[in-house]
Amino acid sequence: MSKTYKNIKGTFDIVPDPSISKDASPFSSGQWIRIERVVRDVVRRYGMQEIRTPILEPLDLIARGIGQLTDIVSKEMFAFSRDNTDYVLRPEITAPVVRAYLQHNMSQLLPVQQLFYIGPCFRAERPQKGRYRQFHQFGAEIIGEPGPMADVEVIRCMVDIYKELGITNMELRLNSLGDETSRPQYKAALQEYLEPHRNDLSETSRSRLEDNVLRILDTKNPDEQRLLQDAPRLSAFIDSESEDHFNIVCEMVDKAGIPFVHDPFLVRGLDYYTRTAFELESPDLGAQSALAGGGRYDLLATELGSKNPVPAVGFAAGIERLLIAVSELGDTAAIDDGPDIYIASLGDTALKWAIDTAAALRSDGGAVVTALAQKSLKAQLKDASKRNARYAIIVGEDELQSSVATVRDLRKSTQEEIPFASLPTLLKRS
RNA sequence: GUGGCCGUAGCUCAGUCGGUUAGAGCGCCAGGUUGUGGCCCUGGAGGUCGGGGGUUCAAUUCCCCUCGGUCACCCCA
Repeated sequence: MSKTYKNIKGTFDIVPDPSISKDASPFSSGQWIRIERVVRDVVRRYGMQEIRTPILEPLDLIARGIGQLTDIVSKEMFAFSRDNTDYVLRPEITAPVVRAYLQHNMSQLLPVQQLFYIGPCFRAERPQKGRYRQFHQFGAEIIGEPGPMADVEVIRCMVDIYKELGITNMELRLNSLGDETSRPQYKAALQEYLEPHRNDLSETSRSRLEDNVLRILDTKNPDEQRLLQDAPRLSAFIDSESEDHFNIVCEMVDKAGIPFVHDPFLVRGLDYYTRTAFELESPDLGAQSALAGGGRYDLLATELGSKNPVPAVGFAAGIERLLIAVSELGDTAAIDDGPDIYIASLGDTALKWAIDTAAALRSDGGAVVTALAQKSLKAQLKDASKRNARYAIIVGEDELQSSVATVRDLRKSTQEEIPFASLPTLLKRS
């Protein structure tokens, strides 16, 4: 076999029709664009403005922001160095957004920034269903507001997107991680409780015992889960402000008619969360059940060098998983990007006329496709049909003589005669 | 990083208990309709049966290695 090239493992091409390439195309570009439109429409209703940051970021930003001890930073980064600078392909977008917010003093423009983003992220994990090495996230952040209503807005915005797409089979899990006063106390208590059971813990949990106790809470190991049943709960240590904050979030989420469960073991894999943490899961996704997640990260800006604390809250969601969830519902809808008009021509003179006429119709705003070489009318109409064109304009010697085109409505299978000068009116029909 | 499963046409997959020209459906191209798509009929193109090595008179089939894919663990979007 001669040498050919393939997409890199864990990445995929987004092509018009995935059936053409089994290797690397879980979704069509039409499905993809449709999701992006829904996302943009919903976040727009919340007043979120788009921010686009580079895919390449300083390694240090990500390491500090997300946390050295997280799985993401310790083993999943695509990082490299060049000219004495360490780079990383961003594994998530919250830290870059906060970096941009601080760098551009965005609080000066607007005390409370409401931003959304959408774009690719990279993590060097073994790919499987719903998990890719280049994947795509969208998310929203409310930066500069400490109060619980910001949390509620973010959660409502996130849930609205899924509702808009007809996804109802999902579970929202909420928890509060306390703040910088209560969390260390809880960590210490948990450590104290687990220490005597050290030998019953898995290898990873044992190392977390020292440096990242909270992560033990979301272990999937049944023995460890049993052990944790009697462990001290964070709710017993939580400071009153965080408690009030959490209660208001729960109350308002409940009032919004969004079902949720309080999961005291929810901690999330990124270190920067404080107080509110949440995850949205779907049972339709297989092993990768997390559709989206997020929370409050009041300490992140400080961690990234800000002199003033910057309270913020946000969510991040995976487009691939959203697409899987949507197609599990049997919804494979895609945007219809077929042209308005396909010009079929017969003969060399007509072909040239078609090219010129297409240009004229395009300047009127129409999407127009022509055959680019002489072909049988049958082949051209088949082409038009496959492209999902609305109308076919058929022009041969007769039509050129009379300056009246034969126009076929490809959806209704009806046909009519339209003078050349009136062809632009086709574009005004609904 | 670890484990299970799978690699035959563009796609989905048959098949060969080792034996001459490897099949189907869908898709693609053409013709049936000297200028009419989606239905129907006919024909055609397209495969070194993932790659390498071994056993054998003979390997797509059996064995080994390798590459690739996929699902799962871990963790997350």
